[in-house]
Amino acid sequence: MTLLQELESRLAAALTATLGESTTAAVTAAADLRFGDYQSNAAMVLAKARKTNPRALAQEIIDHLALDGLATADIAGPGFINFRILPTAYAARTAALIRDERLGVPATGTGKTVVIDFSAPNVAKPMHVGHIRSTIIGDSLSRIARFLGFTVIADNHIGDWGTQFGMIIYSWNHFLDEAALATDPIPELVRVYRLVNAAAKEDPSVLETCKAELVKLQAGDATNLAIWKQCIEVSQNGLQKIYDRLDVKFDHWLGESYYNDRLAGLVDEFLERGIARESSGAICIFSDHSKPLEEDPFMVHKEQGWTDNPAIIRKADGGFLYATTDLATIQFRIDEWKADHIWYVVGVPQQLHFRQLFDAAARWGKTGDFKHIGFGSILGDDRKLMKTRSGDNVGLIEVLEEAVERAAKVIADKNPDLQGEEAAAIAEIVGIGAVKFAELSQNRLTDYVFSWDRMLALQGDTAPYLQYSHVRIRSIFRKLDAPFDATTAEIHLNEEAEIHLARLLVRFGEVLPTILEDFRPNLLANFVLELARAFHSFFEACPVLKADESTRSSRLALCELTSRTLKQGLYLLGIKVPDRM
RNA sequence: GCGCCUGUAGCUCAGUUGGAUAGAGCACCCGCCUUCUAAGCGGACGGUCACUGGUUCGAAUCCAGUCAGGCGCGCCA
Repeated sequence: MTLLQELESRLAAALTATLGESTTAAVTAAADLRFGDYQSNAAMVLAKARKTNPRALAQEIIDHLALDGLATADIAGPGFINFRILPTAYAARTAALIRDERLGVPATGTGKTVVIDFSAPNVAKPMHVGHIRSTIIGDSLSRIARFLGFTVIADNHIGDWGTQFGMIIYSWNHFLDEAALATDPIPELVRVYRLVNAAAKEDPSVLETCKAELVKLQAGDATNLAIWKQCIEVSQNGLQKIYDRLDVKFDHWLGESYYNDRLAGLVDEFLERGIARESSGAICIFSDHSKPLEEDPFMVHKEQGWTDNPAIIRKADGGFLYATTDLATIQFRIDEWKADHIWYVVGVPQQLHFRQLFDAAARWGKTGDFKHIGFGSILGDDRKLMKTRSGDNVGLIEVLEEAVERAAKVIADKNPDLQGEEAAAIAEIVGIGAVKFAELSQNRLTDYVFSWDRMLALQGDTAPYLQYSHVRIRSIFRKLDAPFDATTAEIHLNEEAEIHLARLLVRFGEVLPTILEDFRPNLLANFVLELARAFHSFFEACPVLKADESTRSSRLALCELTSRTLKQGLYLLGIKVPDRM
């Protein structure tokens, strides 16, 4: 049980005794340390309903509160009940955490299977900065869900089938340099893709040819299929290199093409069951009018008033769309993988699509907890959306390389003792970590303007700051003359810096489950920052190695627990920690 | 036209779902390396939470309206 749950349970007992009926209320971490460690506004809420004086009620509750050995409680302001945890209680808790592999984190997801759909780039196009959000947020959520006990299936639903392949095949037939493809394939793919885009803009007949190539491909034309296969393979190799560098792993890469042979049957089934019908030659899902107009994703208000806003699952020319593929994918994930939850980490502009998708899936009888985890857009300098098609975006690889280069410069400057491969390995960890943390420390819904300095900052609230605190801890243990067993150490907390460190260490298990309530890895980022700040203050204020034997042992144990918690927190954000930097 | 997202310190952003005197980092200013790594620590400065009303013990947070920016609304994904 976490400290917070312990307080809630004791408060519930006191409330029940005071009011004569079973009552519970929430306890939260205090907003400000001056008010103690935890607080509850139960008295104010309950007094309102009962029209009594909140402070008087709070006093009654406190009179019934049994906090022996754990905390003290008092009333403040309009009727808050503030809890101050006793240092001895923190000491006992931290000592127990050292012996707990889970660091106090409850396994709230046990027995549940979740499919997380993230990254999902289009093949034959390089990943640019716009892909970073889905990839990094999705990976972090996967790690967190796994640690909380969920069975996680990370699925990279790559865009390997669709309209763009008409253009790709055209470009292979007209522009491809085989030699360049053999030596360095990705830049060559980029080059020819840009050429065909430009050509199609100039000459509408090129676009027609592209469409014809697509129809041939979808009809199973052997030549086009061979081009398609080779293109996928080359692209996947290129993508894999980026994922390796980012330390992002998938359990499956089931792209759009995997669901091809299910689409025709799916459309037939929707027609038979009356969920979809023909309109202007296309097969569409319309509203079933079971919802109010304002909440209905298949209705939209335009100048003329409310009109249909259907999801098309088969074009007039017979082609299928991504709504079709996504429906087939939901069916597969539920039937084959027994998914209880499906989480899509996809930009917020697509939310209408997901509302329609989830609604249609429900009408089809596919039930589960489906969530669209949206995120804001990355904007260019003009505050406009970065365009996917223009090809002039900053590439993801370039960002990573620049990050590592900047980190290498700082290492050379700050710690010239580090040389060669060791320095390069640290630069990689620091640079990539900085990029990831810049993304994860922010609320996912916020749009932001891309900026090198912002994404690659190495000072202040950044990954290197966190990594540096770990390095400082390891440095203490390196200077230790004999091995230290933290599991048997006694912990005494006297200095304010020690107590504050313990306060945060105990909170790890409280913070982690809340992240999945609204899919906000930035809560974890905030937590590790606070923990690192607390450690740095402790490091300045409290000598470890030079302290007397009992204090030394207690502080070493605190350092050990801090090191593990920090490392685990960063691991869950997908960020590695070096031992030196 | 309708819908969704956003508007908080000079800049970049948090803000635990309605709580107490709104917080960090960057930048600027003042201190701290003969002691476990100064990528650090301590302090100062900095606010009409876009605006106007409303709801209540209490609002950056909820409701209504206004202004500004981004995005979406039938055969792309």
